[in-house]
Amino acid sequence: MSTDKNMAVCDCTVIHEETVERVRKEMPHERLLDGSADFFKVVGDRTRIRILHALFQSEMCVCDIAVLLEMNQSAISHQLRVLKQAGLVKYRREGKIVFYSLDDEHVMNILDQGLVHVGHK
Amino acid sequence: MSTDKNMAVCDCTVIHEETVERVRKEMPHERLLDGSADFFKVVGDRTRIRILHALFQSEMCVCDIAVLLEMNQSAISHQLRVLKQAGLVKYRREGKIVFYSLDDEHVMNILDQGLVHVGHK
DNA sequence: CTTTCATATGAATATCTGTTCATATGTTCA
DNA sequence: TGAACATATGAACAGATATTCATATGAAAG
Repeated sequence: MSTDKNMAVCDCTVIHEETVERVRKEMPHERLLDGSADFFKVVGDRTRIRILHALFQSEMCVCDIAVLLEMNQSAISHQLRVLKQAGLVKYRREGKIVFYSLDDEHVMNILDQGLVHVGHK
Repeated sequence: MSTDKNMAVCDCTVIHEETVERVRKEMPHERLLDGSADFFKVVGDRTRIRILHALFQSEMCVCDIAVLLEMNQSAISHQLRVLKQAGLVKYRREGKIVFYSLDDEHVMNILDQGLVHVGHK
């Protein structure tokens, strides 16, 4: 029976089984939950959120971003890779210089709401 | 001069100084950036985002959540503490049982946009 | 082709973070 | 008061992650 399994897993008795089942049915799909957790994780970093807000103002090369954030070039480059893999930024090459820009303008709506949320505290 | 300082910090020459200055002026304040990064970090976790989506459906006790997510009670309790400290959940006590619920409905708008973002990929 | 400069990348490291285990707290009920 | 149960908490551990350093790649210019 399910109660035994639950006790083994959670160290306690099911208290409101109907609630659990009702909520379970309404939960978003696993891949959506994991995907959005991954997305928020990418955005939930001091350096990366600064890069995104900067690129919202203007496309910039790696060196510009490094100067702006007072960090070394390598750190920025590593984080740009994370952002690129997440589909949040894109780049174009112009000679030696690589210009990064936002790849998903919609994301800024979410970031702005994050600012608003903090502002309301 | 600032160029020397920048070279020391970022291992490269400033390429577009005007761009950097213009972007710098428009950047959100440090505390907002850090605050929203912290907020997204809290939300950017598999377990915590599941808890929040669950509580959006219904208030639940710790044990219910543990059963729902098939995790042990202690892990859930630890994460609820993180969510509480972030101001995202609140609780009420009813005898031995502690019921958790969302403390900030507005946050669900942001979480929903996260789901939408993932859905569009 | 060699030098120079912007960027990328791999390895190493230090820090952070999530889960587990053991146990404490606090409430109910006999 | 003491047993039973829900929850909280601290310590320990494992895995993840951000930054740095050294170096590689790749493009332009001499």
